[in-house]
Order: sequence, then C-alpha cells, then structure tokens
Amino acid sequence: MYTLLHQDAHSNARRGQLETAHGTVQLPAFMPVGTLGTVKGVELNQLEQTGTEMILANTYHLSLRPGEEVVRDLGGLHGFCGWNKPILTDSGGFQIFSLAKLMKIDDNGAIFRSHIDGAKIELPPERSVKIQEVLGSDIAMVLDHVVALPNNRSTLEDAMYRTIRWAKRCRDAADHPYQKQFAIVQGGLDPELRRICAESLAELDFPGYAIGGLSVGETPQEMYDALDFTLPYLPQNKPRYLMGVGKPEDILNGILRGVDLFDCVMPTRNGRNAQAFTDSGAIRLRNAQYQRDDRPLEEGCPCPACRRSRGYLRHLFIAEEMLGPILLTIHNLTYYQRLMTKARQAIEQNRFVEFYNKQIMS
RNA sequence: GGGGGAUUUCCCGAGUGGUCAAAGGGGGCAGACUGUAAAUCUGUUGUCACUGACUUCGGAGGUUCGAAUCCUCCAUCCCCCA
Repeated sequence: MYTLLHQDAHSNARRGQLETAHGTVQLPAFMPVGTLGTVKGVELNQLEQTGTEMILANTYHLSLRPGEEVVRDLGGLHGFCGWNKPILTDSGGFQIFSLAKLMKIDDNGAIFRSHIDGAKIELPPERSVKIQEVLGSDIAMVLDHVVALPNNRSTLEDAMYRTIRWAKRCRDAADHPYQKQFAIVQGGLDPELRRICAESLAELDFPGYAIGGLSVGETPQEMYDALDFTLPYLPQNKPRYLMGVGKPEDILNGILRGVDLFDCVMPTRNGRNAQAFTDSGAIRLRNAQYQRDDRPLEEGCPCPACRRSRGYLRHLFIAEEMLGPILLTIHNLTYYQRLMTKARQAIEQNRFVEFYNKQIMS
C-alpha cells in the first residue's frame, strides 16, 4: 500500500504514495479534519479544489452521533458524506486526552460520559476497531492512550505499554476486506519509551505507523526532538503519520525528518476564527489594520477568498457572516495543500532543505 | 397650568453617603487556537509622570470628614391630570 518514490538527497524527507481502496494519495500529504463527516463549512467540490486527497473522521464522535449503524445504512462513511476519496478514521484515542474530564480508563478500555447526553460510552480497543470497520474508512487507527505533556515518567510509561497492548488487541480484532490499520507510537518526550514503543509495534507489522501524543503541551523543539529519536525505529517501507500536527512550520519540520502524513484542525478552526495562513505569516483578519486593505490574502492564490480583498473578508467576520469562515477555511486548506505540493516537488528535486529554509525564513 | 418619573463612563444598563474609575451586556481593541465538546475562548476598554495621581455619573451651587448617591435652582426627555 506504500510506495517510496524518492528519498531526498540531503534530508530524511521522502516522496511517497499511499494506495487505498478509494484512491492513491501523494505523500507527504496533509489531511483536513472532518470529525463528524464534514470538513466544517466546506463543500466537497471546494475541498477537492484545495488539492485535498484524503480527510480524517472520528470514531468516537460518529459513534455517538449519528451512530455507526446509521452511517453504514446510509452508504458507509464515503456514501454518507459523499467523499469518494480516501478517508482515515481516528480511533477515539485523542478523546481520551481531550475529553479526559469525562473519561475513565483502565486496561480494558476507555469509558466516556457522552458529552452530548451524559450516557455511558464504553470504548475498549475491540469496539473502536469494530466501529471503524462499520464506518468503512480506508485507514483505521488503533486505540491509543494519549496523555498530556509534560507528564511524569510512570504515567507516560503506563500509557505507552497500554498503547502497545491495545495495538495487539486492535490488530487481532481487525477483520475487514480493505481497511488498513495503523499503529500509534506513544512515549511522550522520553527517547527510551519512544524506542520501545516503536520497536514493539514494528514487530507487529502494521501497514502504517503513526506518531501520537505530540502537540499536547510540549514546545515545538521538544516535538521535533521526539520525531528525531522516534522515526529511526519505524520501518522505512511503511508510511509514517504524525498525528494532529500542525502549524505550517511544524509540518515542514516533520517532512524534513521523514514524516509522510499529517492532519490538523488548525487550517479549518483558525480559518473559522478569522486567522489566514500566508507565506508572509498569519493574518488576523479581525484586526483594524485590514479595514481598508484592498489586497488579497495572498497574491496569486487561486482560492475564492483571494478573489476578494482583505477589507471585504474582514467585513464578513465583523458582521458575523457565515461566508467569512467558509472562505477563510478554503483559503487555509488551499494554502496548506499548496505547501504540500511544493514540498513534494522540492523532495523530487532533492531541494527540500533549500525549500525548508526558504519557508522557515519567511 | 398641576403632579409624577427620568438624565451614569462609546451604546444599553446596574448602582441611593465611604469597600466606585463605577456591576453586567453590547460595541471597540488585542491575543490564543496543533489526531475539533471550539463559527470558540481569553485579555483589555477615562487620562497620565500608571503598586500613585488626576478627571468623570445632564449643568450650577450647597450639605458632609467624604457625594453618581442627600438638598436647591436650571436644562432636556417621558407619563398622568387639566
């Protein structure tokens, strides 16, 4: 399912391809987040025009609402939401972190209090696998135990070993004609824990590997260091996915170190919150300085937002018009996908380091 | 003509003797957002020489150690009776 097309001559950056039941994804790739089966505010044709090839949806959230059987009866995740390209589902592991206040965990699994109606939701690894199979995503993630950083070693260690145990259970429970399962490396910022986790999971021979438990409170440099001491222990011939990351510079740092796949809410959420990404930095459109700014967000950007002036886009946000969040989300996704396209080209030409330096400087 | 009620910081509005530069909204300004409980949240919003001082609660005067708060007159607006 993974093909390494080209290895950059001067860095660990790799140009690859990921084949799934719903199409091929060019790597490195960025997946917009569509937790509930929709990339918030963006129609499918618009999403395709941003250059998006794969999106992410969420097991926990879709299981609560509308329920995985409903999704199955409406054509599976692809038919349900209308996106006929690759979809990856996260396992609910991130909710163990983000909904920690509503969650209890033991070795059997996570137990949530539904954030919608308070109902008790049991999520052992086997159930996460089953939900994802019923949803019918192309790639399913194992249920992992995500903990916040910084954290003490015993907590990190427990979460890491539990993640390995759960990965085995997920693999054993998996039974689907085309869905592939990715394992997730935990271990916080501890090199030894990361190595043990990566090596243990590698032995289980998953079709892909993710690095999880990052961008949860540590500094960017700590995250980059964690990549440096984790990636060497992951198989070269399998795709590597850095979960939940990130800012454009984080993504470039990931690619530089050999990451193939990313996802993050940042372009969509920040777009809804009036922040636009550009090569010259983020633009906070609500700021007064843009009131009479007649320039587009980014010169030469083909997205629909950039057919308007910054002043107009600001007006949409100040007036709380829904078009503002929609346009800015599309712009940010266009920006992210353009960045990925340029990164892929740079790798092919063995010029990724040069490209990286240029992007980081600006 | 007589009686009653109002006038608060950009707006609405709370505040009836000190703990009031004055609650709470709104608006403004700024910031955050990394496998989405997020079209959300946070800070700030009289001036300055800013751990202090000064100016401010329709206007003017007065009572008091002390007034947005009490008294007098004036201005403007609203309601009721003629």
